[in-house]
Amino acid sequence: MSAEERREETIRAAICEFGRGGYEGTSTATIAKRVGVSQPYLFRLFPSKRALFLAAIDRCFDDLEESMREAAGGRYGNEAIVAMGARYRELLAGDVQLKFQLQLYAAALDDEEIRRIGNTRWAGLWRMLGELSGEPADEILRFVSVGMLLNVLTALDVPYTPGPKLGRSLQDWSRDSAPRPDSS
Amino acid sequence: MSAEERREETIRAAICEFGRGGYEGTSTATIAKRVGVSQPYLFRLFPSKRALFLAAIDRCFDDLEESMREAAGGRYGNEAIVAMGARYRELLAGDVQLKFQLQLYAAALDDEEIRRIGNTRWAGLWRMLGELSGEPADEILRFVSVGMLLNVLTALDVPYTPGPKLGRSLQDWSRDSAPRPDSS
DNA sequence: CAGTGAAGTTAGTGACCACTAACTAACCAA
DNA sequence: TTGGTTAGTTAGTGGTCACTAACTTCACTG
Repeated sequence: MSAEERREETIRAAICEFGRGGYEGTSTATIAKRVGVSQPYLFRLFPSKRALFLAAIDRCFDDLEESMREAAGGRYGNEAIVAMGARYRELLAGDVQLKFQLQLYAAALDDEEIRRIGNTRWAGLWRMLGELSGEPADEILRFVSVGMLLNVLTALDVPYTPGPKLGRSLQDWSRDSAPRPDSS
Repeated sequence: MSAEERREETIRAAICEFGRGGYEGTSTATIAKRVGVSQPYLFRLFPSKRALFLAAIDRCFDDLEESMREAAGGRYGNEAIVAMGARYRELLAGDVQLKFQLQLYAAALDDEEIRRIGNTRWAGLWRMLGELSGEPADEILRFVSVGMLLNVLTALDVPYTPGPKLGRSLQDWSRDSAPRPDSS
């Protein structure tokens, strides 16, 4: 297999494994095992663990952008938003996007370059959402806000009903799951 | 100093240090240094590194709930929401809440107990927001969604204008910062 | 068939890390 | 004074980790 193909496989494996354990919590040995290659060989494919993580970030955003573009298809306005929302929920269910995305935000807190890359790629994503749907700024804001909330809720295994009932379903959940002060 | 006081200090230090480096990326030695105590002594105060992290999670939610309660004060309805929003933005600027919160979501991805605690405490928070403000479910949803978005944007150093201009300011930012495809 | 370059390996190395064992120092009550 | 409790220490230990050095294997080519 060519080095380039191996690099591709490695980035995929890295997204999975970094997504599970985070940057610090994932060893290069774990990633190498998933690729099916010896651990020192990773350092021929990438100069360092950190370089692999950065490559994974770019790939993660590439995938997300492609998913949104594909979901929007020829649709415009609210229809495009709805289609992209549905697609995003599929990605969350798929688990890989979600996990790596959250790990990336955590890693950004102590790494200026990650922060810079995240900032730039988010700007691109945001602009793309506006251009694909043609919706006004406040609608994009609402869309992305709810997306970020769903990230957290999904990570915490909170059950929710997508769509217009979302708010109501979360209210019900909070009533049922919150610790009762008067449980005596 | 009493062991109980030391435990309090240690939890504060842990929130700071875990917030910066994450659970796996923060050594107990780092935390001990911040407390001003020898590293093995941490293991008299807490049975394990993980137990300290769990204690930090609870403290983080306690602080957040108290901040929201305090900000709402005697206000109701939209006024309460606005006050709590302003207070939350102060917390984000303070940096400690934000960082630990994001690290906690990341840590939840690979730890069932953290997920369980996060789920329960979020339910309590959500319910509290509804009861404090008296606003309908959809307004709470909007409030919390934007909060989660601000978490991410703040972590990535994205500049934004709070309030009704938020959507517009982010649109401007995306136009200015997104990579131009036609930069040739 | 010799030689070269690319894909991959095994064997290590120094640093760090969570946690333990065993000791000390100060206070306080009988 | 003594004996116990509490707050704290220093010195280590086994394991893990990112990364390196040096070797192998093999397809291709002149």
